Amino acid sequence: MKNSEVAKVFQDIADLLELKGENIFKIRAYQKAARAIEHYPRELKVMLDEGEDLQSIPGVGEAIAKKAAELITTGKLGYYENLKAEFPDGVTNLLAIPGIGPKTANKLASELRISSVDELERAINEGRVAKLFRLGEKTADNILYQIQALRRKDQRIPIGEALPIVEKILGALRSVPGMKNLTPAGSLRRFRETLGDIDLMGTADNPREVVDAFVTLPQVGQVLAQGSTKASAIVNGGLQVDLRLVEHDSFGSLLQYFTGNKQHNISLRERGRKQGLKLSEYGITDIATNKLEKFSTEEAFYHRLGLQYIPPELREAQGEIEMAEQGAIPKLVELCDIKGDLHTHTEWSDGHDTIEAVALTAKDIGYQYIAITDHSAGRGIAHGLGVERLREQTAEIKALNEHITGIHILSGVEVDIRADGSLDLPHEILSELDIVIAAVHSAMNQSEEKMTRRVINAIENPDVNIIAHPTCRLIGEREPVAIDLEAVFRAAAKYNKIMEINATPERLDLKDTHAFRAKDLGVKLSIGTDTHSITHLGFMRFGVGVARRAWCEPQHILNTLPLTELLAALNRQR
DNA sequence: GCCGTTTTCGGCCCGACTGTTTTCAGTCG
Repeated sequence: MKNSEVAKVFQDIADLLELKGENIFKIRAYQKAARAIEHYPRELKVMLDEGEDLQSIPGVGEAIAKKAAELITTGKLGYYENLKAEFPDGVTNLLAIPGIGPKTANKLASELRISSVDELERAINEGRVAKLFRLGEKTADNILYQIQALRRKDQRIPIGEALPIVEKILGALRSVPGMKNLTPAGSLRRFRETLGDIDLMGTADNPREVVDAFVTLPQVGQVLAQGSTKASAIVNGGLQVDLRLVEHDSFGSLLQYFTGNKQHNISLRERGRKQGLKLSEYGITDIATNKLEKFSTEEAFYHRLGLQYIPPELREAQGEIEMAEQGAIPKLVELCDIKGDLHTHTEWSDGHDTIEAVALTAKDIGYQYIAITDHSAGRGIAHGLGVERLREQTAEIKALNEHITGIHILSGVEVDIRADGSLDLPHEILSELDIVIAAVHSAMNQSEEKMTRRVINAIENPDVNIIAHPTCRLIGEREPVAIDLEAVFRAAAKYNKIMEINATPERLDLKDTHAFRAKDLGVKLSIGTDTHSITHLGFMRFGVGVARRAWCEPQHILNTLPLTELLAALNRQR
């Protein structure tokens, strides 16, 4: 059973306890544990197999550790089954509707016997909901609207889809006179792989004018709320954007407050309370004197609490506050540390551009090198290269290197790992290249055992440098393959092979928690864009975002090395 | 149910908005 499934059960338990009207702190304990488990970089099943104590996870104590163990080893949890039996099936689905919390859901279930969204919709249309005590016409209308919105809405959107939309809005708002400090907050600023909504923060001399400019942007559809310092609107037919503005001197605390994540903020506020301080979006209040101190930067805010600055990507309640207390927050890898891209495709296989165009774009970015890694001829891959065409391509790269200055082109390949674990090209050609990436592109529904063996085979092959997109997932489209990453990482560490963080926004593979674990096991990582068109070279920032969320420093990332050191690290014997 | 610079008990984050009711409960981020 995966961490995400375990987390789901504990979140469900929290929902059921809410319906039951249990102690709020018990409910929060389950919510906190669910979030901690969902984002934990190690699989709980592996930890149990290796005899490790689940109570080492912050927020998981004796009771929850025991329940998690029961759930993982037997596939069932008695406590959960009993709890579920107390309520009609589907009641917790009502909680997913914005505006409906435990009290309302309970009231709907007990007084109107409603246990599904469809039943609720019918009851509203028949006027039964508005008659309930402390509900009314407006509340019923709002619930109906939210049900319809929920049906239209595609859940969370990949960061790569959201960012271009956000950047257009930012560009338009920055040109409003008096606007300052305009910055995305929330999960976008933390570089999560998918986003539920967009939070934009800023300061302005004339907030009302900025709000007016925002709601009249061409991409804005429905305006959900509009005040003097705040507005919420739906843009591009589905994405909710919230804009908030404060005075210039409070920007630091505002940005901190709305960057999250929720548990990070809660932990920070708990810590503040022990120091006699109350934290809010307006600043830090000394509880004894009731005096408010304002902060124009987040750095000053964290320093006031006796903490080192914590980069947004680390604010996930995974021990970062304790590390900041000890001054042990690492200097994370940055986009400007990246010296080249090691995963690109050209018109030689399924890319759109010439080798020269890719190389010149890479040079413009400021890279020292670029690896051309077109596909091998494997089954199902468009225009993959065989031995002869790969030799022709290598000759062209050699010629280009002679007349293009300022960037070095590496000849490489992304060779297919066949279903049986063998590579799609022979040693004789692979040994002639500067870099070899290996990846799975077919037979993706193999058993976990087969898939793991297949990838480890490639790792053991002396011709291979990098394993690309190891789980083959496409966010929102294709589930990850069944693979034992723990075993893969251990093999990669043993054979000194590199695992890729694929920076294509719908891949982000390895993902943050996987990259964190790989790095912990001593595996070196590379960030590659998997470019199929020169505009894709800009995907690098998404990969760097994943690496930062995995607490990676420059020395953990292969392609932060300058060219000569990179070539030495690849260790191609030719 | 979790946790410890108030450590095995007694606490547990903060503020805003909405709708319904007439002072506040419920929900959200």
